[in-house]
Amino acid sequence: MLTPERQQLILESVKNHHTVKIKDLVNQTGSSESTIRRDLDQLEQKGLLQRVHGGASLLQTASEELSMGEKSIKNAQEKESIALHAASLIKDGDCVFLDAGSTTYAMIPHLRDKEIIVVTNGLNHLDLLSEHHIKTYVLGGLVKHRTQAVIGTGAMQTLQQYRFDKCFIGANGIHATDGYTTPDPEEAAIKQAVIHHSRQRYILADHTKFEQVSFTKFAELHEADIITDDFELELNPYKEKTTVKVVTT
Amino acid sequence: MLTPERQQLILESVKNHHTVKIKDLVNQTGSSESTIRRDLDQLEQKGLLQRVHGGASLLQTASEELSMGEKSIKNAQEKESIALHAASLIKDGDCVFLDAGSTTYAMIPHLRDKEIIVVTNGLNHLDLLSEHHIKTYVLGGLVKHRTQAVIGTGAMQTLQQYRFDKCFIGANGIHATDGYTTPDPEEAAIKQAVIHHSRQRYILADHTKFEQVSFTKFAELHEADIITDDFELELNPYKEKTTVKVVTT
DNA sequence: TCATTTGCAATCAAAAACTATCAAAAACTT
DNA sequence: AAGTTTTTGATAGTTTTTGATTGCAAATGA
Repeated sequence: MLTPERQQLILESVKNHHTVKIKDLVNQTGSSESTIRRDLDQLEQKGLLQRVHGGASLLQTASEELSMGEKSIKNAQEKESIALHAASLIKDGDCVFLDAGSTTYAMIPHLRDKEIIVVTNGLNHLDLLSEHHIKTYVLGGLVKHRTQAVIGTGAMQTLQQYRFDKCFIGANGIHATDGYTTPDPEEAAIKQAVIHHSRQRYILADHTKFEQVSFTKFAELHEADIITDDFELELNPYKEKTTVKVVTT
Repeated sequence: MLTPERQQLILESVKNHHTVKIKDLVNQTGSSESTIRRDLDQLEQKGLLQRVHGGASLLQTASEELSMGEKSIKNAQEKESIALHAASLIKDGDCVFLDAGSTTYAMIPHLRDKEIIVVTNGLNHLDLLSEHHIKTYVLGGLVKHRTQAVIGTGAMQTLQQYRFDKCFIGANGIHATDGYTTPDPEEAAIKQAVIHHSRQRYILADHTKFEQVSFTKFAELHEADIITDDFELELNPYKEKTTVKVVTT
């Protein structure tokens, strides 16, 4: 792999995902850690990215940093733990659905070399899935620009053709009586349909999502297991109705 | 193998793959390493590519590296002209299909602010379409890793739902009697289906594609108009059978 | 806080690629 | 056909790139 090619790949990765880990780049490129470090140094020298401990990030203007950058980095650790556990549930031969969203995205590096089929509506996921040589199907339909997810009736129809062993779904709200909710009705419809086509269903959510109710309900609590991170909240009301797996960060 | 022929091949290779290794060129041409080195030096001298350790890459301006949304717009001046003309054919209200591939990709910046609907099977296209706020539908189906295109029966089924005012298709080979051809049968099937669902059909191809025949035929010459760039080749055999629009670079 | 883990910088040896040079082969001239 | 020029391929020595290692610094977790 030639230097410009490698560095281009790094830049793409940073651009798409805001941050990138050296380890992931080592996996994706097959180069050594040293080489990646050197590349990152050069790219930082050129002012094309920002070197950080363990990887690199987009350089952000002060204003951007305040608004959105902070938030996406904040829960990274919890998301990583949740993703790691979720990925461990997937066995060779499984056919799984990965919802769009950052937590499911974090699962992908842990799927490397598994003999599985992944179906997703998350367009951001596709690059990383490709890089990890995972057989991937994408739903067709309207591209929702803000979240880079596929939605709409087209996606629903594509979905009719598939049945999943396991699905991994994100939720914006989890509530003891109101179930699982998400802001966009179109996305909710997809999540609902996926759940109905899966043998085992998992909701991935960090602790900020509990006790929250968003606009559109897509399933009852008992229709899926919850994977979340460790925190102080009383989980018993949820545990009465479904399985809750708590991972420690 | 003659020098101009060899150098042309090198340029094509760089254009198509963004970077190229000397070893690969040695294999492809059967020439020695020394010869390839000399060619690369000459081509760099002429400003046609960028020499790098182990091979060569496209020359990129710093601004391109930064924006990079438009990465795969190789230096291809021809492609740019072709794309520009093709884009000018699209009117507000049109519903168009954009094939995967770099020439159709180059059309996207010229579609900004048009009131249109785009359907595509090119995953690389989606980012740029988003950036330009174009309403976009993507075909569903198997993700072909190498070309980042969607293929397979899933894509074919998604396609059944759509009818297009215009479609813009790439071809690897154009031949007076063998029609339009492309290497991958799966991709050919998509192209064929798209053509049958479009009122107006355009094939985008730079001059290197003429007199070429690739593995899978997806349409007869007369089934689509050709948009290509200016060159010395005798076009009459083609003009007898279909409309050929030649744009000057 | 201290211990442990993880990432980092510096260094070094091996591998790969580069440069320069030269002789053989091919093409061109006369 | 003989001589000249150009192109080509091979070689030897140098440079660049790469990956591994080691000791140090930073982050993490108890």
